[in-house]
Amino acid sequence: MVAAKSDRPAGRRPTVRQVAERAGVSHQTVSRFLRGDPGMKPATVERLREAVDALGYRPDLTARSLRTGRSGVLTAMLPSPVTAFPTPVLAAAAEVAHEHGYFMEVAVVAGGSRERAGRAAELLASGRSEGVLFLGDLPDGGVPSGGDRGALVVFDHFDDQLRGVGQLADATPVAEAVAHLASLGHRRFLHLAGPQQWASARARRKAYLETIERLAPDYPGLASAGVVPGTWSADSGYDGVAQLPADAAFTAVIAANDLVAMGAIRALGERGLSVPSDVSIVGWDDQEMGRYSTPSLSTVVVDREAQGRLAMRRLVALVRGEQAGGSTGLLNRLVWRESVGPAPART
Amino acid sequence: MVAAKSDRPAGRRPTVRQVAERAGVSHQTVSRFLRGDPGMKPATVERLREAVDALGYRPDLTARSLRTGRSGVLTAMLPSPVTAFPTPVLAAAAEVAHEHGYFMEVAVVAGGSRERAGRAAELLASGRSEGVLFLGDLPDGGVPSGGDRGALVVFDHFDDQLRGVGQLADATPVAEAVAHLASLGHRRFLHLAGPQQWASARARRKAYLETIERLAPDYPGLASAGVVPGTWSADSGYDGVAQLPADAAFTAVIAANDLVAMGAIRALGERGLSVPSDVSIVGWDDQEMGRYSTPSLSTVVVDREAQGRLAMRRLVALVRGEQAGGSTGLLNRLVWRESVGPAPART
DNA sequence: GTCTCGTTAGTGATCGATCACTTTTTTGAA
DNA sequence: TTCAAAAAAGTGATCGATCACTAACGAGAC
Repeated sequence: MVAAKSDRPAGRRPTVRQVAERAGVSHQTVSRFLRGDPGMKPATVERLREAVDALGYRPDLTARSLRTGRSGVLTAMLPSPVTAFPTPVLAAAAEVAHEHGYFMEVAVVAGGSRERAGRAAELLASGRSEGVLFLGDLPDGGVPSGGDRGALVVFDHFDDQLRGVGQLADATPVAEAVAHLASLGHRRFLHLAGPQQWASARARRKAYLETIERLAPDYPGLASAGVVPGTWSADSGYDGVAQLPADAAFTAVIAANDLVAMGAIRALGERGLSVPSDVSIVGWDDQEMGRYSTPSLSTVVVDREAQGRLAMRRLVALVRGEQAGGSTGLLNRLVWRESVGPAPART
Repeated sequence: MVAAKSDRPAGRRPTVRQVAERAGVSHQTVSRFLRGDPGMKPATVERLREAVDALGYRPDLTARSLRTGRSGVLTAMLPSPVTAFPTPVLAAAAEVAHEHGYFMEVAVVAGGSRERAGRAAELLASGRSEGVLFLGDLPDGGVPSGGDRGALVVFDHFDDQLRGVGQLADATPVAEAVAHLASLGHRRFLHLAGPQQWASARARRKAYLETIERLAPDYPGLASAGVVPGTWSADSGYDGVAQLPADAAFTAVIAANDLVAMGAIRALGERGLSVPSDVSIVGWDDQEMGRYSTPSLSTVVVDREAQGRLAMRRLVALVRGEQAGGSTGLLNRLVWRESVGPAPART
């Protein structure tokens, strides 16, 4: 780590008035120049440009905010401890914010979703932030209100788009996965579910159960051997399988995510079941490691950057009072790798 | 995703003067109250507390910043595209920033480290940010100066603390790993190096070569079979091994990180070499998946949150002109798992 | 009873930019 | 050449808090 602090005494930064003086115009003209007012003489513009360059002038954003009432700040709010929330989501969101002239601030709030909601309201009320991107599980009391002012977008870890687009982006791949596995001969399924305070985990659980029910007529014997509650962690997958009764019978597993899948695979191995010859398993996230592990993980490819971009675009639109832009193109895509194979012959 | 925008017209927020009027004092007294001035009559304090509560007053942080000259903002600067920079680092940093009364803003800058350096200077110059935490590889031209004002802390992905603490936090585990593997009988080593613009990658490469040289007298035959340049990705590990000449002989691999290790394991498998019976391999990061993969990965446990906290503490200290606090306790720790075993019997 | 000193609160200026409004300059047609 | 209208630039107030001073108050010493 390297640390550096300038020791130049910094003889105070130049202001609009100093630029104005140098360019021989009024401070207001400088302001116009800075804001890119079209109605200015080229000669004036040129002189101002020179003055700004010469003085190394940079507008004071704080002063501007005070006057305009817009802070230009949007906040991404994360729960603490952070459950490995992927940086690409944050980074993409920050990038979009910048593109639209906003700064993205990160707030990490300890405690439950309720505390986060309170903090969000406070941030908005303080004028510090114009909008909040609420990352993590949903607050118990539903969506927090934006308070007196400001906008708020809630982004569930794995954006299910339940409301925004009216499409079950989470449910679709689950349904597809079950169907595919059924077509491979699998009949007894197990679902290692994610934490149910997450909308996406709920959506997947629901889709899992519904799909099995829906397909049961087509595939005689198709049934769920159970839904094991858990978290997003590898431990959870391991424990979920390890704690199953010895006679639990299933050949296909839908895991909450890749970590859970990986944990489950190990627990299966310790039970003498190998993947995919005895059991097939599908994860979610397309984690880089899962592509190279043995067996490589079948999973749902999620475009994290697109998610982050989309969420921030929504927030920006909301803050500006525009209509939230439509096209999402957030298609979660299943990829089949070694962890899935045909069902073993019946014993 | 859920979006909500308050539609209450928000009849303007109360200011210090309104609070003052309601409490029957002057605006300055309100300011004192807000700043927690100790020299105030309890009765006055009580009236002010009531007024603030009744009006729902929140100080305008922008106005405060303008007057005090302190923006209260520190910036974490990330490269784009983001190379999976772990969120816990960011989150911990943000938390520390908040503890000290700062907001942490995230800036994602596309382009090389040079662009980032420029952006950092600009941020500091604009007064928008009081300090920058520079995440990612080092800029070509060395550490950027803080410019006219502001402080800057550079945080290399895997903090090597080369300078800050004067200790090779990165080198130590590498040396330990080589020594341990040598004691298990391994003699021919391979290093899958990380991108050399990262100080940590350079430090590890250096430590790898030095350690082998240092231990060679104790272990006859000990030598490096090569250093393969690469990145932090799994692809890199896979390709690095796949592209080795067919007669490359080694039994121990030091990989840049867990992803690289995982990629390498697969490539080794495709060459008919299994881990750990033919080749032992050590990663870095202790990624959750690596704990459950088969084989589970021997790796270096890194306390990401501690890294983030430390970096931000340094930045805060620097911004405040204090001495950077001492105790780091950032001990990277090796854990031995299935991917490491005794060297195979000589053929 | 007065005087001094410490405590508590008030007054007006200020941070640096933008907004609303006014004044000056330029343009173009009669 | 003149004059109205448009274009360009200027003036002073303002956003909401804090800072530097100043004023009033109350307690204790002589």
